[in-house]
Amino acid sequence: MGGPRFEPVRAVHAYERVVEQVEEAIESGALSPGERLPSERDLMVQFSVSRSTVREALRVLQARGLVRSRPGDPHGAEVLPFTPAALHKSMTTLARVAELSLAELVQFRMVLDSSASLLAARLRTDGHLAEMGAAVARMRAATDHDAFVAEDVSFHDVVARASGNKLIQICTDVVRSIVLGLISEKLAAAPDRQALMRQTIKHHEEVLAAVRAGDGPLAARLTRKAMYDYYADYVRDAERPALRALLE
Amino acid sequence: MGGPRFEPVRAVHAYERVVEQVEEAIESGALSPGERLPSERDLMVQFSVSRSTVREALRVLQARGLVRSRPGDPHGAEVLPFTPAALHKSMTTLARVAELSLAELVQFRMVLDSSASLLAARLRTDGHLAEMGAAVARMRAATDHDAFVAEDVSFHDVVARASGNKLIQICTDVVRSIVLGLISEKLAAAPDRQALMRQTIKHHEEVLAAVRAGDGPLAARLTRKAMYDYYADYVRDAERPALRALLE
DNA sequence: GCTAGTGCACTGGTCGGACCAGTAGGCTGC
DNA sequence: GCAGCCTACTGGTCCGACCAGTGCACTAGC
Repeated sequence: MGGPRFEPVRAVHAYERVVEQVEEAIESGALSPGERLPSERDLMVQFSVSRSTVREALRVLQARGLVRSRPGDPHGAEVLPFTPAALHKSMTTLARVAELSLAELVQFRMVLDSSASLLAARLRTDGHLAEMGAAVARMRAATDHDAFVAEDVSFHDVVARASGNKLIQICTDVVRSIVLGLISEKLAAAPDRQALMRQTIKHHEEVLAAVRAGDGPLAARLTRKAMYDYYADYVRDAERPALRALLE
Repeated sequence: MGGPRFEPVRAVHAYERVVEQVEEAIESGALSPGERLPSERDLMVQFSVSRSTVREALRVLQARGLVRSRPGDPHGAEVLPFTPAALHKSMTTLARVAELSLAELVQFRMVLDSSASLLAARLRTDGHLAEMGAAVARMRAATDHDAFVAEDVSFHDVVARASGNKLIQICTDVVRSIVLGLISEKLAAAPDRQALMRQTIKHHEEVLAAVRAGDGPLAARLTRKAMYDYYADYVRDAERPALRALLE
């Protein structure tokens, strides 16, 4: 006691140092998307490590979606613009390993998308309204099921953008694609798909009207209801009450 | 036209194949947390690749939080139980690279935590209520600021658990720690910290009462309000209206 | 008989060198 | 001036080697 306070040290491997430095350079903006990293052989000189170490570091950076490297590219690894790919990957893993149920995913979407609608009703611009209207029009014109789903997605995406919150936008996008990946084939095989599509269009028109009118709470309620109606059939009976808890 | 339909192929590197196989084994449950992977030298035989390739694959799996390896461990890499560490990492990167503002993060918390309160009011057990009460009691007994914050966190964590939605629980946890990481030093240096702590305790008691009474909408509203009061001072003026949009 | 201590076999981390297929840009020949 | 080839260099993969660290079996001492 009383002497200098030493902190526990943890062995930090060489490749981690490399990762940290490159990561810092990218996140701080010193390296911008589209710029190139030096070649692996240059990096091993700059960092004074072997090429194996450099490569392991690059693999980690690549797994995190920060850089991409192509064989033979004389310009070195490319710094990528941010994409939610890494977030998507880790959340997909989460869904499998933590055994997330479809109900939990849908409930999460109900929360996020309805909040997006609530905010969008406040913050939407005329441009957003026009985009939403156009998406609904394309839904109505869609001939095959895939196109319909694609336009459905683009409607929700406009709403999320109109919420003004990038995190909400990205998370709705990620969770939506996970949900769709889980049940897209069931949706495509649903009986009376025509009726479902008509009902979905009606729901979207109602949400759009509420957003246009600036009635956030109504838009949020309608969004939750629409999502419940759309997915409830695919959720286990025992979990449906938890979804309904968000409805009133 | 008319011939066999060929799909575009993309060069898939050897290490990716290794990653895929191990990942599949873990996510399918063939490998459970705590189990060990064969040693790198065994893996290079099983996969018929070099050790460099095996190691690059292991680095990726490690970056995704699926395995951990220690130097000298005779049992090989360990399969880890799921932790949100990878999610945390990618969301932190997102926050930096996509330049998420504090307001967006706080708004996200307002959405998620209030939804957790709403659901908790419905689904909480007596055990949850007891835990929440104990957390508030420990907040009141806390002497230093760090302990106070820690108990605050544990209160919110119980609520998130009581919501019954693991995804909500994990995401609140991840976003909360990012927010705290951004402004913990500012919070510690806040003027009249005592008053802030008293107010926070009062807020939590009110939320607890609403959850106990089963009044979800009230609990949700109180949660949003409490979070706004707690963080609004640190948010840029221009972004405060977006937070207030969630209050009424 | 049981425990404390020691050695060993093996691990992961790092290094260096090598070869290959692929790329882009400069060069050559037309 | 342009098409096509050449070359220097890239990333992907492999191999062999060395080191520090770990856990286990074995041993010496009680």
